[in-house]
Amino acid sequence: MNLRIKDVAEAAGVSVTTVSRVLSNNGPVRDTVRQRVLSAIEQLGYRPNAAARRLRSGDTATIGLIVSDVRNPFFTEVSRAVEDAAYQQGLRVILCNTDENPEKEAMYLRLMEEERVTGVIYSPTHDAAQRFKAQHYDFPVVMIDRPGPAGSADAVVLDNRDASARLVEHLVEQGYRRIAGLFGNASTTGRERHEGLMDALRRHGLPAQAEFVDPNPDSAFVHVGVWLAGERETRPDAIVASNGLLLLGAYRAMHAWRARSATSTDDVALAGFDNDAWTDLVSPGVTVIAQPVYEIGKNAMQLLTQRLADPSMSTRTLVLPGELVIRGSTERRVLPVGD
Amino acid sequence: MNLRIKDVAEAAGVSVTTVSRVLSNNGPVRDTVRQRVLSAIEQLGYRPNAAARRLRSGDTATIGLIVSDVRNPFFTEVSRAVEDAAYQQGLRVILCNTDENPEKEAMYLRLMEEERVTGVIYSPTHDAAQRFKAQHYDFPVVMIDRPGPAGSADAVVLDNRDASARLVEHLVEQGYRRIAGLFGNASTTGRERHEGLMDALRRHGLPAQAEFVDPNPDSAFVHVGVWLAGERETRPDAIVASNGLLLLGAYRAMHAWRARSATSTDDVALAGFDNDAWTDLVSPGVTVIAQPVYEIGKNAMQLLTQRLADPSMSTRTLVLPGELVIRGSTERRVLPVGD
DNA sequence: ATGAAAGCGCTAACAT
DNA sequence: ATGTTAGCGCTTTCAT
Repeated sequence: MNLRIKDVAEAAGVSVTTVSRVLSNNGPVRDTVRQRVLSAIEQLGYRPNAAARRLRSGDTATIGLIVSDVRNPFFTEVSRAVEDAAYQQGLRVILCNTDENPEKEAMYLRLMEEERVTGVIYSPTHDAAQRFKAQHYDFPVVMIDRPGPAGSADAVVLDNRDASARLVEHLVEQGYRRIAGLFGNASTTGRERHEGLMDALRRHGLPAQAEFVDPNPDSAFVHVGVWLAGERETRPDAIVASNGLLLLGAYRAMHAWRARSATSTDDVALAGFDNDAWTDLVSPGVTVIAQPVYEIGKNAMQLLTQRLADPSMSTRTLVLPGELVIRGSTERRVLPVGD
Repeated sequence: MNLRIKDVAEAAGVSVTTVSRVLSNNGPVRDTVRQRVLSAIEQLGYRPNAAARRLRSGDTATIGLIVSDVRNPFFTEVSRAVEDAAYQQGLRVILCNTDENPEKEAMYLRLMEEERVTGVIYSPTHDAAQRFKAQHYDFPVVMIDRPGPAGSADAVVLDNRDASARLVEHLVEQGYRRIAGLFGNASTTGRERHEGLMDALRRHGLPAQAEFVDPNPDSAFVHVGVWLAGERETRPDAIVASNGLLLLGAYRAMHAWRARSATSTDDVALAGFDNDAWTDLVSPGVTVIAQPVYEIGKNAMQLLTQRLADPSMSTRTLVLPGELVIRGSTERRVLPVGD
């Protein structure tokens, strides 16, 4: 089988034009003729060549999805949402992992241009986001998780400052006073969550301790390990991690530390972003800001679709709220005498 | 910008052929000319049209990856491995989620034909696997996790029977005698793991209790809940779940049950497949068969590459061993008097 | 309602 | 080493 539309036309006794019309369901075809064509296609096992259609029609029906790593549960879920929506509309999805690597980002953006994609959903590193020029591209881009410079592209993001603030409010309410934050150093998101935390601490007149690190569990493990190794008086009494990967590393570090040393009064609270499955399974559960992950992906596809329908529309940023999920890891602190 | 190769040719003062040669790095071009072309491309911001190249060259440089759901950590990791390998070879990956739905499987297979993909990596449902006819397709297929009928396609699978047996050996050694297994009803893998478990139990002269269920946490939650609600004398003393999703549901059910009722002597062991992150984070940790997940994806790409290089080669099935990771969930049982 | 023919942008023969 | 040209398989005017 390497059949062309011509073969189908001959088998059905019609012109290629007619076959094309039934394939794309567009243009008038008599019902009896349509049936004849359809059964010829069936009979022969003909499959239209996607590359040829795209070349001729100029419509690739392809969406590019550029994320740092599908293994991050946040992006796993976003991917699924994007794919669900895309395939429902007959769009194909090309999935790209950049590992927060600017070179990979550049190469994938270039790939998107070569593919003449219909649109791109993109989670850029902070640097790439700053440098991003929408007008350089022939396709619309929707940023997720991390917006570009104001007005440069549609975006779906979390209300990061607010979410961080709520985490702080909760911790303060529970009696924690030496709150330390761990933030991803590659994303705009990390910065915003940092600012939200700092502002909230300032409002309470509390000291702040913050560190920007590579956004992976291992670096969180190391940094939290250092914090915990400090003297009891200076050690943080609560640790906040700005995404699921960092939270995981932080949890591991605390777990290891507890196994070695701590008594319950020495305990340190833990909270962070992303309601990943494990946070609800461990005991005590970890308090988190749950992001509406699937919604983020779904909304990104909607913004993209609307932008495609009306390219002149001014750019929009959709800000979604996080949900504070309170679990045992931030239980009320028994304040030591003197605090 | 909608530039064609002709524009580059004119700008560089050469023929389109020459431009094509430098684009695909194939055919002789004088170095000074190559530089001239390259800078013209750079200058103009030209991007070759992927669809046109594919149509003309007949080489799509595209791999299809068909899995049930990327949100399953097993497939998340496999995807990542496939993409790493693919992009290293300049191949694009189209990712498809079938949700174990035969209709979606059929539609994606059809899509793969239309895309004229170079090859497919495919994790079929049991039924689709049985029905699969490699000769119907123009591209090679490598099955992962679940092989088709013997010899129908290359495959990378786990040594499921052996892994199940090792799980049983371990449980028996630890003093468990009423072992119940929960298996996915959609995959060949579920059947093999079931057989491995049954054989091993038979060798020990132990009774067997097994259930085939929809491969998602919720159905596991329900079924395990029913088991646990039974009388202490008949209730399983160990539960085995045949994949990460079922294991998760089983864990939740046991957790809920413990919170309500149990004392430590009533405890039930838990073990299963897939070393997903949470199994090591909960306390006690869950004993699992760790699959070499990344390796599975990587090897699948290698089989595919080799098959592409030599289509006449007879089909191969690569069987990888699982690794038994022992954790607290299967600690030695304190045998009740009379057992 | 149907068909003939041009051409999407590129690569691969085949010249030179 | 470089250029000319045909044509990959389809959709889309434009006729009829």
